[in-house]
Amino acid sequence: MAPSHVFDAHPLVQKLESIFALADDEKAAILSMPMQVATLRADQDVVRVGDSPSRSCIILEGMTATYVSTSKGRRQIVSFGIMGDTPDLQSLLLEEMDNSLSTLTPCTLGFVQHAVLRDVCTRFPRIAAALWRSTLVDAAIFRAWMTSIGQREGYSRMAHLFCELVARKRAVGLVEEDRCAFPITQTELADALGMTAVHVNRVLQALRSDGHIVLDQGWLTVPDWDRLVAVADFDATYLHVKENRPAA
Amino acid sequence: MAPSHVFDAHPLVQKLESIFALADDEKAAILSMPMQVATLRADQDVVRVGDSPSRSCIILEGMTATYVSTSKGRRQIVSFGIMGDTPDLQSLLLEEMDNSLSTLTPCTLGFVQHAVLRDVCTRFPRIAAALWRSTLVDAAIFRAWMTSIGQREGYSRMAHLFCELVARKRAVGLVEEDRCAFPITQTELADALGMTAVHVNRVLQALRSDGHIVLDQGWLTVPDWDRLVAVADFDATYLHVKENRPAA
DNA sequence: CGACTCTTTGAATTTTGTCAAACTGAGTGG
DNA sequence: CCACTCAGTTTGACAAAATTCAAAGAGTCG
Repeated sequence: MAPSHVFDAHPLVQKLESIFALADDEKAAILSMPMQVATLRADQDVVRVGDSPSRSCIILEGMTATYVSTSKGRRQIVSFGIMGDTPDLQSLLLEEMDNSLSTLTPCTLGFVQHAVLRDVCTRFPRIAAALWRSTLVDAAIFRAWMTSIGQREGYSRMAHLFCELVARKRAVGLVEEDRCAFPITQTELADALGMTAVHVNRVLQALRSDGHIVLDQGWLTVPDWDRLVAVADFDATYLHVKENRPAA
Repeated sequence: MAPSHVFDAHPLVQKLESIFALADDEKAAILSMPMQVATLRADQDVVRVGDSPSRSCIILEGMTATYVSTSKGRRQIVSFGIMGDTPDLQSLLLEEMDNSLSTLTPCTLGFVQHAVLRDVCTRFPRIAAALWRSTLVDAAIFRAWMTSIGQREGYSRMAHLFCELVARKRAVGLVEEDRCAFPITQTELADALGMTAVHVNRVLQALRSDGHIVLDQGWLTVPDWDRLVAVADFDATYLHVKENRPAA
């Protein structure tokens, strides 16, 4: 069998390894799943409310948004997907989508048939456990967002989101030093934070002038991580990452 | 083997059956799990943030609240638990609790050791799938709450919560006609909806005077379900209940 | 009857949303 | 190379929603 580190090139393996220890044969099984790779432009729907997909996707590159629309034409982004995430894995067990998924940036997605996933889960119960665990972490992230939206004012609410995204990107190696890509528009931030784009803009300026963040040209820099964590009231426990230290 | 309907007396069987079809031997396996039954008074913590429980509970009677506290002393109730729910099932796969669980009313809870649950999941993969599915439904409920808190104003936000709780209670047989127990205080509603108790009180009065609800002595009556659904912008799809018709 | 929690009310304030418009920078085509 | 478009950002003035603070009622329980 190939040396262990070879498997880690696969984003899903890397992601699952960040929350669950996998054996080599389990990693090999994930690697061997037939996967249809597709490239999508920005702002394309991958699945929509009401769909019943027969496959789920893995984000290989790019960023996605999961969202729910209300009848009054407003939308809540309930989650951002980054490399290694499986934003519609739920469709493996829930027939009908209760949310939509779209690309935020150009994306490379890997599609795996539910039948394949089910087969791997049967043959490797620990992979099933890892996937189950990853959906539980997703749920923990939902709880954290709900807490932010419900209880924190704009300033710390936004800081909290920045902390979470940096922590999650760090867990899959997407942060260098104190800097990472941040391709999210203010309108999208507004939809995620439950505030208006105008208000997002004002809060963003406050965070900037207080020196908590530098956000420019789609890149986010956090000059002082501990200070941002403090204003955000951020505790990374809910991400259930095995290792989450600032530097690698 | 005993006739099928005998198993349905177990709240967990009834709950799982509402979202997933189980075979008789699977129901029997659930019934045979050693379960320590405990009675708790209202407002008692069952598990707290940071705990690493070695068992999970099933709500046999009463109502619970899952909540997260912020450093500023505010709390967000992220979920209400009713009969049949397993509000801390996540601890089976996530070591450290990222939320707390407490009773809202006097409760009867059944505690099952994780070792027992793991064993049943191994022997009956379809039970594992049913439990996984139930955690995915919980996540869907989180998304719906987030959407409500983030995008709906107080009036429809509260109406949405009423719809959800009635629909969920109906799915486990806790609604008679258009009426069910509703033992939640206005302060607790406020913590769940991300608003203040004062504002909850005002919105509640508006909902009452508009004839959408009757809430009195811990009982909720919905005179016109369709009208409440309309103001709440409620679509029960996200509950993924196999059967969810108003009348039984 | 207290003691208690829960609900209700009023008034002033703050936060956030709405509307409308101007500005910026990247890309496009004449 | 210069208008031109287009998406995204920024600004100002005003309105609406929700919070805060404070206090008074109501209902329940020992």
